[in-house]
Amino acid sequence: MGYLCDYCGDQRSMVYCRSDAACLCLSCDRNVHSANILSKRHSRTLICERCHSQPALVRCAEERVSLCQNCDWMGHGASTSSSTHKRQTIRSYSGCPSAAELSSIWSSILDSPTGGESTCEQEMGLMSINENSSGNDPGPSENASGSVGVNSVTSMAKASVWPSSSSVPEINAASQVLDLPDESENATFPKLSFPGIKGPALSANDDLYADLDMDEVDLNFENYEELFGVALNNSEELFENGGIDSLFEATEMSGADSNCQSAVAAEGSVGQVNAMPACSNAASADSAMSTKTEPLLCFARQQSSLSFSGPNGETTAGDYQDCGASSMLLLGEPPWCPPSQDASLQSANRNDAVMRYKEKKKMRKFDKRVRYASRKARADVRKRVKGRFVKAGDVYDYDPLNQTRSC
DNA sequence: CTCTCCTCTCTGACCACATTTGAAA
DNA sequence: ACTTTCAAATGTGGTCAGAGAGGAG
Repeated sequence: MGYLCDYCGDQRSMVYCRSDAACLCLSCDRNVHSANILSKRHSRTLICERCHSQPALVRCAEERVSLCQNCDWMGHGASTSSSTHKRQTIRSYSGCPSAAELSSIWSSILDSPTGGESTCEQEMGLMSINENSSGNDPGPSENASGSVGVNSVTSMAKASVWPSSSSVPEINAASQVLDLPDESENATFPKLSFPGIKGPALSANDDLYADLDMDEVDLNFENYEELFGVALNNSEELFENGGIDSLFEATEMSGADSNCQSAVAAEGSVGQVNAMPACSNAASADSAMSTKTEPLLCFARQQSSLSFSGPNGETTAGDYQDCGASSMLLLGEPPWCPPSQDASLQSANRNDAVMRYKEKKKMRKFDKRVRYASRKARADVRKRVKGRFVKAGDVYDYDPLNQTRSC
């Protein structure tokens, strides 16, 4: 799978789009994701240079390769001689960054000591889309949705590619390397801007921000890390940031799926959060919300050293990457645990947030992960009768290709 | 307060068949 | 140990039926 671009089938694939489950060359990436405002929100990252099938999460400085979680474990496990290799977290991006912007985003991880031009840099030189095509993009006021998303915010700020200072998020660029957390930075409260939010950067403390529908934002692992790497002062902000989805899903899973708990014992990796299965379940999350709200808020504190595994006890990088809950658990002391004082106010705020959360949950459509694109491709063109597949040559009432009927 | 009826939402089953998996040779 | 063969299992999407929730009378 995936040495070549899934779209053009010609160029070597460089980035992975989770929303499309596709490996794309940089040129096609920009083509595809400049199509509309929704596609611009897709979060992309580099492809693992080992398995060429998963999005890379880290860059090994020693080997100068980008690796997915799985390959990182395989290559840098505690039992391997490479376990001491210095790795940097690779950030994803959204929007339609230019070659220069991509270069800035990845500059810290793709710098080659040898001075040679990396494959990525070569690819960026081949990007076929006219850089001026961004003129069709939303103006500065829509920068948050049309340009580089929150995941690359720090890099972009560092590179000073934001079109105007008013839209530049006030985030310390030093936080770019995630595996070197800086307590002092977390102590401050940076202003965040999000894809899909028009206008200047909004403060997370801003009341206007309270009605932000985070369901429309491409929240992935990195997003959560961005969102919760800063100090959230109460549970309200947690709800509004969409993190509650992951928290509740994680909690539901821990309660309902005994395999998850057994995996904790099996892996026994204290302080290390490993993989999360895609245990999303709206109904279960709702039930969890309605019945276990209070204890749940402190769940992450109690389970901060949890490891999760899939329903079969297996762990995949894909699962890990698709679930934001693990990042919640990385935070250690959860700031959303309500303090004892002013409990009634906190409770009221929480109830409001719970109500809004439920409404959003209703509206939310969980992405179905397609494991085999080839099967999806076949199903997409297969003729049906009342939604059921029919034998080739049989009469059908629905043809996905022609929207016609044979009878 | 309870019951019935109606509407709406959600969930799972169904279908064919290429692909994937795992066992056997 | 490795390769080949083959059978069984898997997964894919649109539609429908049934279950359940909730409101009105």
